[in-house]
Amino acid sequence: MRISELSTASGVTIPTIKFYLRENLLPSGEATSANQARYDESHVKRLTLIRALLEIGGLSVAAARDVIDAVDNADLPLNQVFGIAQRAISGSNLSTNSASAESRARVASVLTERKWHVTDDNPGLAGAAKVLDRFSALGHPELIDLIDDYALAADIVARADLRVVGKQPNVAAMAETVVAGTVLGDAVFAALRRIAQEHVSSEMHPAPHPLSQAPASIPDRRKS
Amino acid sequence: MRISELSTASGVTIPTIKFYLRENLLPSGEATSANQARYDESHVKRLTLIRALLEIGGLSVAAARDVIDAVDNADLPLNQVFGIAQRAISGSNLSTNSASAESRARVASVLTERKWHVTDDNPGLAGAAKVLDRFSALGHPELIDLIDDYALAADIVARADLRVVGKQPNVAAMAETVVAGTVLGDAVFAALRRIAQEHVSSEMHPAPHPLSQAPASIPDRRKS
DNA sequence: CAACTATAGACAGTTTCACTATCGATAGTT
DNA sequence: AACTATCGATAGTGAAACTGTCTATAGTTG
Repeated sequence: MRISELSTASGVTIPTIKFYLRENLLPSGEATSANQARYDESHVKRLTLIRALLEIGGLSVAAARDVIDAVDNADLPLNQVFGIAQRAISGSNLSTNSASAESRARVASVLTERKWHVTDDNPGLAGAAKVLDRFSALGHPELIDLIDDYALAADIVARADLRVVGKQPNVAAMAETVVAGTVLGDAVFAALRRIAQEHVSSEMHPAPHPLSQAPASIPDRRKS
Repeated sequence: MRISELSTASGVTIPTIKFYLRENLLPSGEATSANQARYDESHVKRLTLIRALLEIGGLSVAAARDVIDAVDNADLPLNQVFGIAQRAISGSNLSTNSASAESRARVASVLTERKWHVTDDNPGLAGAAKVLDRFSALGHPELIDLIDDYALAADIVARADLRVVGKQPNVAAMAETVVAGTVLGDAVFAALRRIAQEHVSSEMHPAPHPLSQAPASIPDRRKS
């Protein structure tokens, strides 16, 4: 398969494929001479994954490279693959200032309640606490207690995730499943949440009629 | 409060505040003369919201403006506020080509099973179907069936969301809760999911020891 | 009240990111 | 032989989110 065929097969333009090659997102094809190389199905599949990570997952090219490296690194323990995939989403808020003691304690209370046991460096711990701090800062501390229900939901999701991963035939397939499940799973969940919110909302407030229309009525306040 | 005080109170630099004023994210202060204006607590709060939307929610400035307009527009039905907030996250994948009939049917089957009733234009319907298509394209159709468990989790989350919203004293507070809950809620959920994944993973595969370490071992494959 | 700092508003400049475009040398194709 | 495709290198583009500079004025301080 030549680069032009790879391009039509994957729907990615040749300049973009070259860009991904330069950025080490896509392994180079087998060189047949100084300026010819052959590509195969694995390249098509890799491009599909790259586009899914960028378009659906909203990852940056750099984050996608980290994730892809993890997939390729077959002898990486599964937990690390999970960590890399999760970290890639909504790019590392790790470096910034840490969360308050109150919020961290609140997160810890959830772990106790749910009997969750994780290592202290789990990035979710700091991430969750940091968001709880924002709830307070926004003047909506009542949102903090949502975390208990969210934790129950997260437990359900994580068990489903791991069940599917466990059914994979080999480690390479497991890693791919972890990545696809983690990055695209977020998008599915967000979509379902949107559906559920509308359902529950109309269930609780059975409005006469004009609920959920296209929001065409709000004025456009863009700069002049 | 002058702009310099607003800056220190909110932690946002003056040039950035001016930028937000230009972009209509932040209402201008009360003008006391041609080149003086007074700001108050509402401006501090608004800046806190803006930074939360941009930093935690990962919204673009344009998406944040839509969300903020919805919050300010007090007579907007709650469902529309939900819709705007959800649409702002992972910027409108609406325009692109639509999903396959199979995936849309699979999503419809979830609605039937969960007895969810929503309007046909709910953006979650197309969004979920589109991701299912990606699962197939990636060669991982087994991930499609995750949707049933995800839907159960989404139901739990949505009921919790609506319960908190319903407790708000007035419509303005409800709108703010919807926005904060939707945008920041995604971040909390993602963090909890990360925690739950590690817990469930170590529960299922009680590895001897070296699970979940800092992924320092993967080589850096950045371009030379 | 003079010196100095701060402010509003206008507008230009910067940085990062994800591509795109061009080029020269060579390879394959008709 | 003429023509198109490809490789690798390098440069350019456009959007996004700030950031910096400038001018005319306003407030503040010694």
